Amino acid sequence: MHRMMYKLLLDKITASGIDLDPLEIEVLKSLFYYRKYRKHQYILQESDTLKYDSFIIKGIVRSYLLDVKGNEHIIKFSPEGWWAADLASFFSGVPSDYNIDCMEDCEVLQISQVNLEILLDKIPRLHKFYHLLYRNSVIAYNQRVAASLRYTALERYQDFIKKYPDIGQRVPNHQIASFLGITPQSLSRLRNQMSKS
Amino acid sequence: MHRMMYKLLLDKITASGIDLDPLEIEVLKSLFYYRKYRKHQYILQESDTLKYDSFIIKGIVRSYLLDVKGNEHIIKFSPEGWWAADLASFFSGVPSDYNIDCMEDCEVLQISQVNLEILLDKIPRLHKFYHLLYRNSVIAYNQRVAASLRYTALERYQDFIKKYPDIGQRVPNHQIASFLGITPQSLSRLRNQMSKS
DNA sequence: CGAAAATTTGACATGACTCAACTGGAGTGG
DNA sequence: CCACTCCAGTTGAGTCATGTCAAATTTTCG
Repeated sequence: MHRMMYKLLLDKITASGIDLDPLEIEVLKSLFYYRKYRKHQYILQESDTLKYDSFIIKGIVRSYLLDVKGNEHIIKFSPEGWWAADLASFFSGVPSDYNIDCMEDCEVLQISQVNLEILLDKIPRLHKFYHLLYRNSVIAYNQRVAASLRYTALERYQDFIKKYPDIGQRVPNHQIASFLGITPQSLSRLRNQMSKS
Repeated sequence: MHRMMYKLLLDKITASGIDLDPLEIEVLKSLFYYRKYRKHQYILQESDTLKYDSFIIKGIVRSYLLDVKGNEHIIKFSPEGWWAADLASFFSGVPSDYNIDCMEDCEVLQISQVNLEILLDKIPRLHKFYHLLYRNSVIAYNQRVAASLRYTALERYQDFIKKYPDIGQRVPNHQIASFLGITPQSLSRLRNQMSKS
């Protein structure tokens, strides 16, 4: 099993059109740390500075923050093959106001900012990988902002379960509500309404 | 004046840690088109496919889309030094549901998808430029999503005028309202409320 | 100046929130 | 195996922020 640890990440890199040679793969492996987390364990807690960018191999994590009243607002879910980080904290070294915790037992690959610099220095072609990764992220965020401006909560919920049926199965409804920016009660009423029509 | 056309773009590239030699600069110049637009002119209209990614040299543009009722929702403002595009349409060739129009007389540098590929092929180091550009975009979008989840309309408005005093001066309030996701009437009431306290 | 656009204001409707109570599992320990 | 707790989900009643519709006022600009 251990030998396959990096497969998912290497596949993603290959998919972006970069072929790494065996030596480069070794470099990459040497710069990522493998780590397991238990369900409910924190990867990052508010007011800590995020040391690692995490690539999720197994499990699913959520990134959320709190408002003045103490309500949680989930910014994103990251299942297998996705990344989890507060990039602002990671790159600028500022304490984060995010919490990132594991909703299932997780396995992740983590890279520090220093190691990321070394990695990009040794394999500059990987800039292309990040270029495409962040480009797709921008497109996704764009659609999310657009949706929040022009669609109702009901439409956004229906879109969510259609787009991420997998996540819909794995996380409780009140967390989906948090992600959508509504209360669990409101989501419950929307679901009720849906089942009637 | 004409000779300075590319200065802003070249400065941005330099700022990302890439030094282009004179030959590379010529390559770059040959792949961007320079174009002027009049105030109120469209760069992109809904249901067209976006052919060019536009770097704004002068003026300010807005990207918006319409909901079923015909209301405009502004997704972003792009002043000098920023980019304007519907990346989903630009990269996948799908017709866009965005409109991009100029709020002032504008000058822009435009690059087609084909030319962008040629550019990155000839100067692969530019992947680093886009890597950092989109990374910063992701961070900005992230903060916007976070703000829409945890702050009130009033707080978001105050944050907006503090963060983008320049844009606040240049665009009418009802468009800021649209950007914030509220009606012009609501914004007017918030401003009224602010002036009282 | 005069028309069009932007902003403000008022009255009313409505969607979502809050607070509270209740239901129904899932899991735990005696 | 039952009693108990914990948590997710649901439902009801009242409140509040924001939207809608309409009209008045101010500003912009040809």
